[in-house]
Amino acid sequence: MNISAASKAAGLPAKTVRYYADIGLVPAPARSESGYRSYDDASVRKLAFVRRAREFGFSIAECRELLGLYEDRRRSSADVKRIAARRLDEIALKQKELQSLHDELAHLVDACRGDDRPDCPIIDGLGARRAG
Amino acid sequence: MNISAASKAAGLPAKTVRYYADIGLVPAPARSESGYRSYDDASVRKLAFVRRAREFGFSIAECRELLGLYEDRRRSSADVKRIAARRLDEIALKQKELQSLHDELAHLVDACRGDDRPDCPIIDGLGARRAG
DNA sequence: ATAGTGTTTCCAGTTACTGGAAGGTCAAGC
DNA sequence: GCTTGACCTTCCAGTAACTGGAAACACTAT
Repeated sequence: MNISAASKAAGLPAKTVRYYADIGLVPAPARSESGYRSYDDASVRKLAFVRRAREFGFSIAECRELLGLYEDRRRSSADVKRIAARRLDEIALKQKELQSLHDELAHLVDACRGDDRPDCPIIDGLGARRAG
Repeated sequence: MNISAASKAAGLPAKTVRYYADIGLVPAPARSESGYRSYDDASVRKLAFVRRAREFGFSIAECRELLGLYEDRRRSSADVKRIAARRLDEIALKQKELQSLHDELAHLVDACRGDDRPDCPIIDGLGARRAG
């Protein structure tokens, strides 16, 4: 499989596939006589695994960890759970932040008449933080 | 006011204050004879405005727009509302994405016993996307 | 032979800073 | 006057995770 077939199968841009090997996230693939990268199903599965993990918001460093565990047949599920739970906490935190951001901004937008007069609660609200 | 006083007042690191002038987001401050940047209250207000806008997740480009509107006494509040509403939409979208991410990952974590056996639904779940 | 597509490497750019080195300035203390 | 230490300057490099693009080589079909 050449890179474009592999990248389609894994659901990643070819550029990204090359990049992941460049940084050593996945092993460098074998090469054809003319220098083309050639991929097998196992490599594609690994790439797709990384894509999924990235979609879940795991960093490249975490993907490295997860890939290690993915490949280690003797790893405990506790190891994986620990990493996933940490990420889940981060997501929950981000959700909270986003929620208060949303509420505060929505409040400002609601308070704004949105007409052609220069008076604007949004600008005022950005200028100075009120208590909280 | 030297840079550290100004940066404290604006709630930004000094490095960031310099950076904002470097990229032309705020005007370059006056200099003392020895070359020190010197700030007045108006500059500090502008910097604090940017800080708030950044906390709301507005990009530097959007901050540029907002700053323009902040300074334009003839701007309509509709202009500001349009930008804020766009940002609000983005936040709502991000919230949705984060929610489904959270649900899916939480489901995997729940399904994982987290013991010392290698069998792990999280790894399996990352490896292959199920319908949805 | 040639056209068109796929692939290679390499360099640069993106976003919004942040860290650090090398050196100039200022105020206080002796 | 000299030193110490905090503060300031510029400039270069690095971060995360790619992405875009140029120049050149490879493969396939006509």
